[in-house]
Amino acid sequence: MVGIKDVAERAGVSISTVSYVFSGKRPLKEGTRDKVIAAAKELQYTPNAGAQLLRGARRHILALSSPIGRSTLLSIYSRFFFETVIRARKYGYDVLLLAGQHEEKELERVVESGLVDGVILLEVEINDTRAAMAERLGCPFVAIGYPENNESIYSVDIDFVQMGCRAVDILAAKGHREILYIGTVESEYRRGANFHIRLRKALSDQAARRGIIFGAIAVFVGGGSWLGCWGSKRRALSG
DNA sequence: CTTACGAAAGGCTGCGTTAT
DNA sequence: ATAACGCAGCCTTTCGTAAG
Repeated sequence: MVGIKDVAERAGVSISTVSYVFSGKRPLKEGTRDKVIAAAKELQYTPNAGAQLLRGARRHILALSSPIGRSTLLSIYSRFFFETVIRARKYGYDVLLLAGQHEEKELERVVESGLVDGVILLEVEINDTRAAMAERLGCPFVAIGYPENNESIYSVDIDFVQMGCRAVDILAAKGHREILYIGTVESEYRRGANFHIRLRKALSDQAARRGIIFGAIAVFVGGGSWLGCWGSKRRALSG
């Protein structure tokens, strides 16, 4: 395996000079830099990640925490995964996917062992146990969704409250006085699924503000029977 | 002042030595 | 024979310093 020592030898400089060429943390003469880069190219040198880690350098790995359950729509989530990987690569980062059943323990192990520089949380719940761990673990966290139990971490999401309000406004403007919202499976609400709850609440609140009758039903996503369900519930609603 | 070098440090592994 | 311990080596980064 080619190491920094081999590059230094080939370029006729010291090991530290090679290190500074790649980190750019100290000024070096252009000729020296060129010699080192040429030697590294010639020897196909890749810095040893283990040694960099040992010295406390950045790992350039991000953890993507996404607990995959029975109701997880993999076709949608795989897009999140790919887009995260593609964007991370733009900044020179790789992505480690944590998708196990014991999410908190996995996250703790990965962060505490110093394997990653930061964590991205998917499938964020209203009271998210992973978000609650963020401060204790002392590692940057970004949540896709707004965990209400830790508002100090960075959060990114669609504005579902605005979306719900706008949807009700549009229907109201068309003269509708009864609205039925077909949501996700009931278990998603029970577990505290972040955006489902926020969207349903926003719809319900805005309907109440406008004096519109609001009803909501849960369906099995992709189950195929929601139309029949909708029909019976609608009758019940009207009654 | 600029440039480059030497040495220490970091955590883990495996080998060699000593103690039981 | 086995257990426990100490130490060197792994590779890279970075601080302090010397040379020009």
